[in-house]
Amino acid sequence: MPRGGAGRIKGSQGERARARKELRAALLAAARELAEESQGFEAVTIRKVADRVGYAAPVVYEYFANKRDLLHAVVTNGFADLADRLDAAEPTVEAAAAVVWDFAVEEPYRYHLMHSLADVPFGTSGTPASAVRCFELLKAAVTAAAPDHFASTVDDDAATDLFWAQAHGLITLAFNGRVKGGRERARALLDCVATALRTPSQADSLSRGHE
Amino acid sequence: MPRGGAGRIKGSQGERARARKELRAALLAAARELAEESQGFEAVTIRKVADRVGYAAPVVYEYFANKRDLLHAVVTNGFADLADRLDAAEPTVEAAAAVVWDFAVEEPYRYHLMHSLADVPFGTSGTPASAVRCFELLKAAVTAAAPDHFASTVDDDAATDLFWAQAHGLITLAFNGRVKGGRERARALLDCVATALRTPSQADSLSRGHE
DNA sequence: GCTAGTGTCTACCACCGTTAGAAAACTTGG
DNA sequence: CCAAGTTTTCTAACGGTGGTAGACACTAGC
Repeated sequence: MPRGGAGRIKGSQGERARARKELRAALLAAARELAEESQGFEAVTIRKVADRVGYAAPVVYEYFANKRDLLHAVVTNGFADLADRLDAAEPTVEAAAAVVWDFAVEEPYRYHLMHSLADVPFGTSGTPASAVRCFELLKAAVTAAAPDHFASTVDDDAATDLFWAQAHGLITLAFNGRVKGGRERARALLDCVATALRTPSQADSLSRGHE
Repeated sequence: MPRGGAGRIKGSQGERARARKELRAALLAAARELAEESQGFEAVTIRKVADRVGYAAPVVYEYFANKRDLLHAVVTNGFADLADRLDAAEPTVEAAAAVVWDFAVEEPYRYHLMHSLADVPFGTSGTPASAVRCFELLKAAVTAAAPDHFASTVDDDAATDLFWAQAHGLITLAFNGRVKGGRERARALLDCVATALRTPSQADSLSRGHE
């Protein structure tokens, strides 16, 4: 008997489809929670995930092809959540930076997985739509920060990449205890970078190198 | 009989100590090679590592407490190699950026492990000496790029953190196919960031936020 | 040659991802 | 309301994993 969810799957076709969706989501959530509790996805086990929602291990394979597929789903799910948050925030670099930072603080292991799981490319057609949404929302914020400078140099994409890279690098280093002043300092540095994007000189130097 | 190394361990105490050191290094190298060949450290197995140097699995535990310890050693080893390369290069940001980039290109999985393995902090006393050496060499390059601006604001450390974070973020994103123009573009952006560090306005904006 | 001690291996443990196949529960059509 | 057929779910198993125990072989030093 299931402990975590809405009971076994039964009912007419429509009900069953809904119940299946719910169970899938529950499995995803279980994997996520397990990772945060156990401080890492290495500890996330098919058996434990199934157990947490009150099922035996093989049920997982009714919803995901294999473990990699499950983790992949956790990642795209994470980008969807992040995109929702970016959407809800003001379209400014500072706000976007805050959203990304807070996300990493709240779910550090999911954040880490989102950026370390192989086979989740961005440029290709296999890119999750949620990830593309994240990039576009971030781009809107970056472009809004210095519209005059980037508009002419055609390089909103590069500026967004750079800003994302700076934020992600700072988060990675800070969360691994590699920034000298600790997390607070890293957070301050990120804010500093964000506001610096607004100054013309910075934007100039960014766009100078590649036209 | 060992395939990969210098024969079984025997001889007088001095010889034995040397042979043990060699075997330890061989195990480390085997783990590294296996990861690059198999495209990831998930595929690195105690048995495979031992096999590659011609031994049975339990030998590994004569040199490392457990798998985590082995990977930890791979990481500190990686920082030592990176530090050596930084030391050999010119003390400029451009050269430092090139060194880090090339390292990531040549051994992407070791590079990734160096930044993703938990329990390898920087600030604390448990920080590997090789990692500290990397940071100091990088700091020297960054400081040399804009000596007047950073000297007065006491923030060489922060500037180094930011540059390292930018480089690392760019590498991570680029190698996961997440930078719009591909790796070449990411490489160009990194160079652009490096040279931008030289312009006073950039240095100003960096140091402005935190005094 | 013998003794200590080191190096190394085989055999095993619990657990992992994953699959096969049977059993149970249910919907559906009459 | 019952039989047929579908779907859900489980137990059992396979090979491989990290890790340990204990036996065996060999070597150094006397």
